[in-house]
Amino acid sequence: MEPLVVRLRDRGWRLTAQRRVIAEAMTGEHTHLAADEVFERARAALPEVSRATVYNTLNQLVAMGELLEISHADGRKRYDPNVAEHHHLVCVRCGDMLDVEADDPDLPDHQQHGFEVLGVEVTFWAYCPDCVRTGANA
Amino acid sequence: MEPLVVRLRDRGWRLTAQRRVIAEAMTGEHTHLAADEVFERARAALPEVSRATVYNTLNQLVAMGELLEISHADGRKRYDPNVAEHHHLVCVRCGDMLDVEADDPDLPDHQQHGFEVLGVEVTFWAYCPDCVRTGANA
DNA sequence: CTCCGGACATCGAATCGTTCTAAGTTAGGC
DNA sequence: GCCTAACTTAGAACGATTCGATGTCCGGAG
Ligand SMILES: [Mn+2]
Ligand SMILES: [Mn+2]
Ligand SMILES: [Zn+2]
Ligand SMILES: [Zn+2]
Repeated sequence: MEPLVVRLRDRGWRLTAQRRVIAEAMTGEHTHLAADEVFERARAALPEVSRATVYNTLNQLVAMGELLEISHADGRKRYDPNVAEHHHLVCVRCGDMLDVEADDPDLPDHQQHGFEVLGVEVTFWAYCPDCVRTGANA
Repeated sequence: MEPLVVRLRDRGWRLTAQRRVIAEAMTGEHTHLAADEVFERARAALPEVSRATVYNTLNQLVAMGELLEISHADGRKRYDPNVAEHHHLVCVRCGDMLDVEADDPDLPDHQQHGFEVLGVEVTFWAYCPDCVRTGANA
């Protein structure tokens, strides 16, 4: 797929300097940044960008379907530029999050309780290699 | 399994009036209350219970393994008295959450990235019957 | 080129869920 | 019945996010 910045231009989205650095902060594989991390990265490229603009822009990108919003156990939302169907492998200790492919489980009819199922989200909880090493327990 | 209140007594946990009404607020099938909802229920039974005690008690019960803490998309944590292995069916519109059984997906070896996998959490996103009816879109 | 209107960005205050702190209350072993 | 540790309390503090008021920028009409 085309880079985020290109897709946004093609949609006729006004690509200001602020929006550009925010979109650029989001590019890459296995990127699952919290808003504050996006703010830090954006500010490194354009110091006068404001926190409010980061939040506004992230919310707009989510509404446009260009980012996924993931609610993480630590209470901060993460923003994922990989909008393709995928699942996650998450370290329970440091929160590090990788994209993975796995077969979608399915929900037997008799478990559907009359709901209209739209999709499924799978999270594998784990210790990452660093956290296995440095703190086997704790 | 024995009721929560009974298990707590057997563990030698000091069962005060406040803790009792909080534990009782949590009983039932498909119960996934936010802290504030637990507070409302507890207060209905014992008006002078404080918000701090609700949070303290919920956190202790989670640490004891008597409740599961679930991070929900709306930013509020939910507390689940069903500590057996199970998954969830969640309405994307109203947030209603039901317990379901479904086969655990597994993560192919080549997708493990050296992580030590501990478990898997599956969430089926859906419209509940009420939300299908009252707001087909929106 | 200049002006205008709307879209955009900014700052700080406000809000929300949760945790912390300091002080008061209670339970139960002695 | 006392003493002490455990418990509860109200409210302050906190971190993440949203809101509101104000100021700036941009692109098209004239
Ligand atoms: Mn991802
Ligand atoms: Mn459940
Ligand atoms: Zn880790
Ligand atoms: Zn619903």
